[in-house]
Amino acid sequence: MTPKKDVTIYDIARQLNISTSTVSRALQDHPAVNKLTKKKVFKTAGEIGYQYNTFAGSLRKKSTSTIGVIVHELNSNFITSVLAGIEKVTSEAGYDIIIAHSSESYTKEAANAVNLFHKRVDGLIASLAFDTKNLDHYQPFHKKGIPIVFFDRVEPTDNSTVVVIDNFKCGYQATKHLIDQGCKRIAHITASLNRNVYAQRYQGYKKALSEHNLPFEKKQVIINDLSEEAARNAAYQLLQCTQIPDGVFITNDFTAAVFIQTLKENGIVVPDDIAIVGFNNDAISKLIEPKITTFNYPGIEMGEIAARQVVAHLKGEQNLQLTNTIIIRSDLIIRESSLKKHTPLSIVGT
Amino acid sequence: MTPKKDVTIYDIARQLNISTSTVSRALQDHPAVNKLTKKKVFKTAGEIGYQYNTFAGSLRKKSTSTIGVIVHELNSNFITSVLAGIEKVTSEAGYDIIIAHSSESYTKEAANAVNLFHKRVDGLIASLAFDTKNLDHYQPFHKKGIPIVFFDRVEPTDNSTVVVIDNFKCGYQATKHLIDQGCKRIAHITASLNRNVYAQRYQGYKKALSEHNLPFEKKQVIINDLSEEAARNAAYQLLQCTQIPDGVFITNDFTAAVFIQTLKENGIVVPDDIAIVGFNNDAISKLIEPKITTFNYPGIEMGEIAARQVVAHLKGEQNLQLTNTIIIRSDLIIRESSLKKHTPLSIVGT
DNA sequence: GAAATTTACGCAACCGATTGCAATTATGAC
DNA sequence: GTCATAATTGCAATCGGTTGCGTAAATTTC
Repeated sequence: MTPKKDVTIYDIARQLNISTSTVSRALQDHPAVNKLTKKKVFKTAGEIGYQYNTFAGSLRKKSTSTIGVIVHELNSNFITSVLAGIEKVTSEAGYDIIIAHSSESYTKEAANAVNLFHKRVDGLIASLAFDTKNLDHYQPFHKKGIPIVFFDRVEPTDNSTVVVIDNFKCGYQATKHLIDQGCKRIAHITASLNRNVYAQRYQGYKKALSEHNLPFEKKQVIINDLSEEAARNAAYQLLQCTQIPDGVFITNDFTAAVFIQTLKENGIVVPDDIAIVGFNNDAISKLIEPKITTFNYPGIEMGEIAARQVVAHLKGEQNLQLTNTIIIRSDLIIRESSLKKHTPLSIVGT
Repeated sequence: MTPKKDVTIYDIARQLNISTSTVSRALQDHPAVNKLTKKKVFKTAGEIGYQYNTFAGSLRKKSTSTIGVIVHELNSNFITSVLAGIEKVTSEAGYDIIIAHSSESYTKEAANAVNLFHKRVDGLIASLAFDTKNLDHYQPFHKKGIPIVFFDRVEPTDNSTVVVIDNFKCGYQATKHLIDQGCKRIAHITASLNRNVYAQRYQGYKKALSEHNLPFEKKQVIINDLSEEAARNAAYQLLQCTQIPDGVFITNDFTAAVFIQTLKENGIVVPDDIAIVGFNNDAISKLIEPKITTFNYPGIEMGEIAARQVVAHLKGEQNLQLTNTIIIRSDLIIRESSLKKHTPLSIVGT
C-alpha cells in the first residue's frame, strides 16, 4: 500500500561522503574498515533509521541464515519442546527459523516444503505427517545441496540424517511391562503403520508377545488417527470382544486418556481390569486418574541434536551426505495405569 | 556451501529467444502475453527446472505476500485453532504466513517483531506475552504503514484493530455462576494483571462479588504464571487459610486441572467442598475428574477474523487506521467441577 | 628519505525479477 | 492497398546490498 521509500546504505554513504562498499562492510563489522568509520556509520544508521534489507542481502549472498522447520502438528508438549531445542541451538549459531506445520496432511507438508524451498532456507528440519509415504517433495533440497535432518517421524533415506528414539524397543518394553504385570491379552491402539514410529512400536509389541508365548491377534490391534472420537470407538470395539483385553498399549497419551475415561464410564477399572501404557509423557498423563504409565519423549534434546546437525553442516564442520541415524534415549515412566494391585507401590514413579 | 547456479528467467528467455520481460509476464499470466508464448514459457520453465526467486521478486516489488504471526505460546488448543483460522483465510487470499512464538517472554516477542519486520511481512497478527507492557517494538510497522491486528492478548492502541472476547463479562459470569451454586468465599487464580485478559476477568470477578454483597479479599486472589508448580502452590496456599474458599475461578484449564488434582490429594472434594471454574475449554477440561466448567474460546473464529482484517486492509478494501475493536462471543460451558450437589443434572453440559 | 608493507576505501559488476514506456507486428476497417 | 487500432514484445532502469580487485594513504623498515 504505502510505498514509503526505505532508508538504504546509499543514504548513509551519501550522508557520510563515503562509498556504499564501506558502509556495507562497516555494518558487517568487517576488519578492513577503520573503527572510527564504523562508529560513524552506525551512528548515522541509527539516526536516519536504517533497516537492513534482507532481500537485497539474500539475493546477493544466495543464503538466508534461515532454517526451515516442518512439523506434523503444533499442539503437543513434545513438539513444543523440540522447537525450543531447535531455537536454542539455531539462535546461538545466528540462524532464524521459520516454522511450518502440516496438520498431519501430506498435501500441506508438500506445500510447506515448496514454500520453504522458495523462501530459500539454508537448511531444513522436518517431521513427517501421518500419510507421507515418499520423500519426493524434498528432492529439490537435495538437488541444491540443502541439508535436511528428519526427526521422530522419518522415512528411510540415503541422503539425510535422522534423529529418532528406539521405537521398536519402546514397543517391546511397553508390552513386556504389561506382561510382567500379568496381562495375558494385550491390545494395541496406534496410528498408520506406514509411519515409522508406529510401525516399529508395533513390531516391538509383536516381538514381546511372541517371546512370551502370548498369541498375537489381529483383532487386538486397532489402527486409527488417535483422535478423541477414535479413542472412544476403540474402547467400545475392544469392550465388545468376547474376551476383552486385560492390557492395552496405546501410542499416545491423549488417546490413552480418552480411552481410560471411556472405560471408566463403562465400569471398567484401570489398571485392575485393564492395564494401560501410553506414550509421550504429555502433561495429561499425570493429571488424569489413574496417572498414565508412558514413555518420556526427549523433545528438547531431539531438537537440539537435529539443529546441531544442520548447523554443523552449514558451517562446513561436518557433512550430512553420509547417511546417519542418531538414536536418543527414551524411558518408560511407570505410573498407576499399568500397575496391577500386587505390585509394591515403592516402584511407582511420579 | 554448494553454490550451484540457479535457473533464472534469463535462462528461459535465452532458450526461447525472447526477452525476460515477456518471460516474467508470462509467468504471471499477464494478459498482454500471447497464449502460445505463455505455454512455451511454462513448458521450458518446467523442463529446465526453473524456480521463482522470492528475493529478487520481493526486492523489486517491495512486498512479500507474507503475513507474520506472533503468538505467546504454541502448545494450546486455542492457539492452534487460531493459527488454523488464520491459515485458512490467508492462504485463500494468496498470502503465506510466518509463525513466531515468544514463549511468554517480552524479550523474545520484541526480537520476533524485529525479525518479522526485517523479513518484510506485509502484515502482522499478534498476541502479546505475559509481561509485554508497551507496544514500542511495533512502532516500525506503524511507521511503514504495515497493518497489525492484535488478538486475545492485547493492549490499548490507537492504530490497530484488536480482536478479543469480552473478558470482563467472562469473569463476571464465572463468578456469578459460582455464586449461584451457593459459593460464599470465592477465590481467583490468575496471571499478571498487566495483561488485559487477566485484568478484565479480575474486574468481572470483583464486580460479581460486590454486586452480590460478597466480600472481596486480597488474600483470595493469587497471581502467578499458571504453571504446574504455581497451581500446586496456590492450592496449598488456599488450603492454609483459616477459612478455605468454597469456590475458585481459575483462568486456565491446565492450571485448574493441577489445582483440582492437588485438592483431591488433600482430601478435598470438588465441587462439593470447593467448586471450580476454569478457562479455555482445553482438551484436558473434559478428561479429568470432575470435568471442568470452563469458557469456550473461539480460536478458529478469532484467527479468521483477525486474518480477514489484515487481508482486507492489504487489498485496500478497508483501512485499519481507525481504531477498531472486535468482540467475539464466548460461552460458559457448565460441567461437573462447579455444580454443587443440589443442582439438577439436566443442565450439565458435556 | 626511499622502499616495502599495511591499512582503508572505492569501483563496478553482480544477484534475479519487475514494469513503464516505446516499438514492432498483427488485425481490421474502408 | 492504406491507415487506424489492438495485440505483443523488448528496452532498460530499478530494487538494496555484496565483494573481488585495484589503489591511495598511512605506517614501518633500514
